[in-house]
Amino acid sequence: MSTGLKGFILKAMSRKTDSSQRSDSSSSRQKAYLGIQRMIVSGELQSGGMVSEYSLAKKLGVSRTPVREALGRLAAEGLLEQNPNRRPVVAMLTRQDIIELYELREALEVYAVGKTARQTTGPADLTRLQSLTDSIGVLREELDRSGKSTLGHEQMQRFVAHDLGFHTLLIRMAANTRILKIVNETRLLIRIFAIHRQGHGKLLLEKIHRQHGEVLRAVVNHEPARAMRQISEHIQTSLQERLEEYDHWEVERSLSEGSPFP
Amino acid sequence: MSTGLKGFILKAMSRKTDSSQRSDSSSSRQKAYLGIQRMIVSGELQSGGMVSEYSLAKKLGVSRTPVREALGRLAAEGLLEQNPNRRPVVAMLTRQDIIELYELREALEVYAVGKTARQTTGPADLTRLQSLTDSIGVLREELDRSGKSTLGHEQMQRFVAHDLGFHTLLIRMAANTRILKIVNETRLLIRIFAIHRQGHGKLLLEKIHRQHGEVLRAVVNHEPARAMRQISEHIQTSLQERLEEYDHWEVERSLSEGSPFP
DNA sequence: TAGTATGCTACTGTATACAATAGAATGCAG
DNA sequence: CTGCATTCTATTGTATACAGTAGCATACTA
Repeated sequence: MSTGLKGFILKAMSRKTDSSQRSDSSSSRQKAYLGIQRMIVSGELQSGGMVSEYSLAKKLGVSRTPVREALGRLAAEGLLEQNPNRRPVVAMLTRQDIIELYELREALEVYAVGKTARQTTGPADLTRLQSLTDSIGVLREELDRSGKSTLGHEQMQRFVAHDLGFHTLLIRMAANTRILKIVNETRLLIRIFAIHRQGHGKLLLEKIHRQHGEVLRAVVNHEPARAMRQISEHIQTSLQERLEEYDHWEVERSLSEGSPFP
Repeated sequence: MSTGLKGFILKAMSRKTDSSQRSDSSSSRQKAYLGIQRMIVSGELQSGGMVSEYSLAKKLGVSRTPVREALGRLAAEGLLEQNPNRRPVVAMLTRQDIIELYELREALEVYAVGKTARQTTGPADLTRLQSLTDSIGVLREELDRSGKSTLGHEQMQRFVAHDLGFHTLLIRMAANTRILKIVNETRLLIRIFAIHRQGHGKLLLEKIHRQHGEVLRAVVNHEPARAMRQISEHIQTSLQERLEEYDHWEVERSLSEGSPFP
């Protein structure tokens, strides 16, 4: 169903990962890492469920050693929790976790945008930002014309790409690799555990488009305070939307069947 | 000479680490982790130098497996860089790295303080903050009376503890564990690679004392904007001080002998 | 003497072996 | 039938074995 979106996420994840840590194109470790990651993303490994390096090794057809490393790495990235009582468990984002992650993003992005707005910016970056913003406008128009109420999968993929691109470039312009890295990890974590079930609607799309535009304008005009306020609002919008999604999902889950803690 | 300070750092580091990841009180892994960490902190493993899990395993008297994991963890924490060309190298903080780390701290602490100032705060926390601030004032007075120009080692230890405590509590009050964790890691990283060679002087101490006081006052009075501005200034002061230290050390190094790249 | 080939050495990546253990299953007593 | 002790099993932590490799040194050639 949403394999396309998942595929994109996976791609983004491994891209980030590669650049940040290892140029490890070798087989076993990468195989284990990607394999386990995929299992988590696809839900094959249930959130909150236990995993064992032993069984994973068997399933993946590699030995425990690379699996072990992969687990460590995934734990460091927040996808797994290395349980004190030994077995690692798949991370489960609570409502509070989502709030914390968005706060983290807000702190960092607000700072980054403020710094960027104070600097003289390369025109190429600004052009690209504008183009990324426009792309979201195009999606909105597409939605309008289509007569449907929400974006389809392919459109959501494009949306995610443009949205991610906008934020990433904005942060990159602040020239702080650590901040960029943390924000990337944070976004990925959020997205992996709170996958869009539903395409964005017209109102939301319009709002996002407007907010991106306003941030961009403030940056161009070197108004750091305004830019910071705008991006802050924008991120809080995202948080609200995500929380609604979460609450909706939680209700659904509790209704559907005996909770995931049997 | 500065073993006391180093000891403190080590303690702080493992405390943080334990709480964040593993209750791993077991032997080999912890032994490897702490051992390698100690080697890095003490300079036994030169910054920028290569390490091999092989030789480390021999030196530490454990097998390669736990060493491997320790290396991975240290790499995740930023003390090592997992080189694409295979051998891990001990991280070396450049001037730019220091700036980036302080920016990261600034982004997060400013956000956290702003949030805290907006909340109703527990009186116990405020009392503790006040006491931590006062302790720095006491140190200043001690310095005055002693007639010396800078703090001694024992005093610096106390200073670091009080300073760390102040910032940590301030962030903890914002109730965001991830932000707290990242700031802790960042601070530790900075401190490990840029160890104080010199005790603080009177002026600096006074400035820090005043700044802490002002931040605290703004928080108490629920003036987020002011609190944010104050903590921002404070962190920038720290950065300036650290950069001077860095530049001083760099000059010294380049004068002393054939650079560390033979 | 300089440049290239070749082999050596010290490593890494991966697999596997072995001991210890935590939790489940089993059995035993009441 | 229930509560406790005991064994069993799956799985971890750790060590080690084995194969491949990068970089160096040595030797060989022009």
